[in-house]
Amino acid sequence: MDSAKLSKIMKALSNQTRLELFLQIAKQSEANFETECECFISDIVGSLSIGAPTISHHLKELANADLIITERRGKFLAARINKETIQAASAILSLVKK
Amino acid sequence: MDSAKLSKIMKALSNQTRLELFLQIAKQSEANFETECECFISDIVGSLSIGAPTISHHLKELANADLIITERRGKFLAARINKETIQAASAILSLVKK
DNA sequence: TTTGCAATTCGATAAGTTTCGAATTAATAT
DNA sequence: ATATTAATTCGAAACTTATCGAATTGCAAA
Repeated sequence: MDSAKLSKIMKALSNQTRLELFLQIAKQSEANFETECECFISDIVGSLSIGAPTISHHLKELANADLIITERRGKFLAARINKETIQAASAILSLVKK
Repeated sequence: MDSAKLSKIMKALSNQTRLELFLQIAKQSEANFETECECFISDIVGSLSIGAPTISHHLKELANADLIITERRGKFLAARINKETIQAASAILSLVKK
């Protein structure tokens, strides 16, 4: 992974609200085994103190950095984290800390 | 580590130039055993295509996020990475990817 | 002590980001 | 068909950031 890609990932996680959104998705995904490690955005909206338009915007940034994968399920939006990206990013950090 | 702190770390690494500066410091630190894993900023300046004022600004952001530790050595500035911060940050990512 | 090099501070500008409310689209339930 | 709920798009306002050149500080070598 090059520095352009890595910085894009970091940027996606650089806003506190967006980071919390991401961590929520990660947590919820893990909790819902039956739904293939996905979570519905509508279940998260209430727990964050920002409006729906802003969440929509943040989700696009996370998806754009390949940190999450989203899919429409009828009226709802399902999201799950992209483990490959997380692994690649933390592999670089691991190298640094050696 | 809370999300405010983590997002601050991510923000410090979210700019491509600043990330490259950080990775350079990490690389140089490792190369110079005799100087206690430090590197001199003056050795890096040339390899990045930005001016000294901007580098000074970026260094402050990295230090402010506890990603590096700087120390003046006479005319020069020495920098080394802060492993604790890197470890803590990558530990969170590791939890996510589980 | 003056010269020169490394780094910082300052002020400015251009560009990017976060967030909002209003309007809109998509899909379901009544 | 209509009403309802989830999400998106749009435009705008407020704020933050990256970068620069010029001026300044800190230090050491001549």
